[in-house]
Amino acid sequence: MAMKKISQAELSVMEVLWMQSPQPASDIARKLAAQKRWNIKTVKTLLSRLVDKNALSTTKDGRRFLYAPLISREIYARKAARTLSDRLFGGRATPLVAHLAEGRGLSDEDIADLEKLLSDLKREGLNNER
Amino acid sequence: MAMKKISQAELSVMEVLWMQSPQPASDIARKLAAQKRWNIKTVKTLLSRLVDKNALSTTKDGRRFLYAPLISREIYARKAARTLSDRLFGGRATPLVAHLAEGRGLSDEDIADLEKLLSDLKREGLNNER
DNA sequence: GCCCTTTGATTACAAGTGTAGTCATATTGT
DNA sequence: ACAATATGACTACACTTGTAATCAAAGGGC
Repeated sequence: MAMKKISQAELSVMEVLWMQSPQPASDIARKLAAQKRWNIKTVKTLLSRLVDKNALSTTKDGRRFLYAPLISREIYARKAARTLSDRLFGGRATPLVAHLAEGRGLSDEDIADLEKLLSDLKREGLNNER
Repeated sequence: MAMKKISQAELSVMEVLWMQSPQPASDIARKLAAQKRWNIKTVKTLLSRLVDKNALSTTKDGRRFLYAPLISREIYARKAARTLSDRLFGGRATPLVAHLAEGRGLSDEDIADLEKLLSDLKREGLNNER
């Protein structure tokens, strides 16, 4: 049942549905219109393809459909992060963060957040120990 | 001169050239043969496309070409990390790392590395201050 | 000198993607 | 009731990607 790959354009549609769901195509198209200049037909094509790919479920609502994600943003994001990290950073988080830091720089807040995350992770590690 | 998108298969070719360059197609194909079962024709197609995309330069060496990357792995990796981070994590490093941590878990070494990176970043911040 | 191999150039071709258009039907406003 | 509109199903079509094959010229082995 391995989920097929979601394309760039399709991902934009997923984002709208991850923010709220279920929604009919018309609403999705309206929200997307802010960023992309897509004809509603285009949005509908993308929706159909996502349904084919088992990324969305549909429920009938009168003569139209309501769409909802079948994969969570969490899972998708995790997979994408994993893939990138494996592919370009040998699966290590540090070089990835280092690359992000370079050029853009991490804010003080980012650094504080990361430190907190790390201390939480260490605490977990200890718990698993015994 | 915006660099065109490098595809998955093309990226594998880039990896070989990032490890060593310049190289002729035959060498590249031989090295790739370890992972992918690609006909040398396939490798040559990918090389041509990468040249078209301005991702590789060529220099004549007798009757063949030597290929070399026009973008560094560093830059490419940074851009990819940036894109993913912007697209799925609102540009923040922390949720990205958190996602990586979840499910796979960061090793003690990863955590130590990250802590070192963070303290280096803080030191830099101080230096910039004055 | 001639055949086999290597190489670049060109071409192939199906699947996936971006971006719609057409057609038939159901719905709604007047 | 009828025209304009919305909607789903299907179709279109150029471009990209994965994965080669063909063709012609150039070199290399014997």
